[in-house]
Amino acid sequence: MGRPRKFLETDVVHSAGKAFSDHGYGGTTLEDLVGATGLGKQSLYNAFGGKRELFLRALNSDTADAVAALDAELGDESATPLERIRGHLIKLAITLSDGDKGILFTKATVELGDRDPDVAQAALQGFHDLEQIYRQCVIDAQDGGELDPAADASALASFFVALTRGMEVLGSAGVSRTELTAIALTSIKVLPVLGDVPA
Amino acid sequence: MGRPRKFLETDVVHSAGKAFSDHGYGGTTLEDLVGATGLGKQSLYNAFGGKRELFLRALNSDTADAVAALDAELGDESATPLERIRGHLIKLAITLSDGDKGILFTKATVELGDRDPDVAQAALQGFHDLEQIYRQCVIDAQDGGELDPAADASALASFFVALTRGMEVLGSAGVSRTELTAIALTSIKVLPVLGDVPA
DNA sequence: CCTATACTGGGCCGACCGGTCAATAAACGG
DNA sequence: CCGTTTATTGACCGGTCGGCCCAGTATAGG
Repeated sequence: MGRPRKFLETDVVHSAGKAFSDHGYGGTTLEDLVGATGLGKQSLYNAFGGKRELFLRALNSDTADAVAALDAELGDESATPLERIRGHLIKLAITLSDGDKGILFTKATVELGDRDPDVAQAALQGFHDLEQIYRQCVIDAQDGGELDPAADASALASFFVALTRGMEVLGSAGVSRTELTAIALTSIKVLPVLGDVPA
Repeated sequence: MGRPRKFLETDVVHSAGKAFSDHGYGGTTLEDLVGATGLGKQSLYNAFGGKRELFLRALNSDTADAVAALDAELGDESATPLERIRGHLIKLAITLSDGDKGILFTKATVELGDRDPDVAQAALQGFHDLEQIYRQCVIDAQDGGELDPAADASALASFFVALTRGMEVLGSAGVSRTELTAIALTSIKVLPVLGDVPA
């Protein structure tokens, strides 16, 4: 039956996501995508249908990756739930100040979220998934006796989703690692740790 | 001595800012700006130099407005500092879920901050100014006996800058007012209120 | 080996981008 | 009332965009 493809869709989507993440949707040209993926224009067009479709694929892929990465970090049983959240936030502060951008998710939301229903939907889904992971970690901390069981785990989870988005925004302007770390450490104080004397 | 202008620069900058806020920098065409401002292309070019310069003017103007608005809200002496912060965050949650976008500042940072030094600089300046206002309000709360004087006012201020940016991101994806309000209320718990029994 | 299949990459297209030019209109000083 | 100066207007420019056609080619099955 015909000639097989020389590429893996997942690789192409990943490369395209990097290009979109670097220049935004509007700022990325088909030329950029050809360069980033190594495919020809026509191959991109055949396989994905066009710039917009490829973008949505990349966005969903990046979102799924971000969710999986958070799940791995907050699900690692070698530390207590509270330690995992703390470690996660500090690591994020460092990553963001290294110029590492996993922020296609956030960038797309801000650039297109209020105008493109598909992007808004992907963003809401991503927020929801992230929130569930934070929430489970908070609940684990409550069950383990680290946090007050009376606390609203969902509200805390939403809070962390918002805060980490804000840290990404600050990071993209070049706010220093010191300041991002301070923000991370400050945010932890919303958690009602049991057995602590309030400062 | 030549022919006088038919417009005020401040009006044009304001209208242009709305256009940029709606479609982003890359997504706004000169045509859009002509429509939004009512001026001709050449008039825009004469008065501002081009799309990019006009954008920077609009960005700086919007940033200054945002700083002034926060200053007014947190400097209003008819309530205690703590009540002002609380009211400010709740109002922000409502404003964002109304689709009201004062978010040119945040949008520009995310879209261009990691690639355009002028935008990054404007963003950093804006963050700094906002932080100073939050900081002063926290200090006032400490002086007034509402908050623990030992708390790091600067860290708390940076935290609120990050959190409010994150709320704007969530708002542009359409996160509900309920959830945004919950985030606002949760964030207040970072504040070391005196005389409170920790939950 | 031959044919059917469909992926590949160069190149072309109409549309539109941001920016500019040439001519006209309006206010002021002489 | 005329010349100078500046603003405005609409036509226009080269460049680039996203999209697509076409000729060439590699592969699988018979």
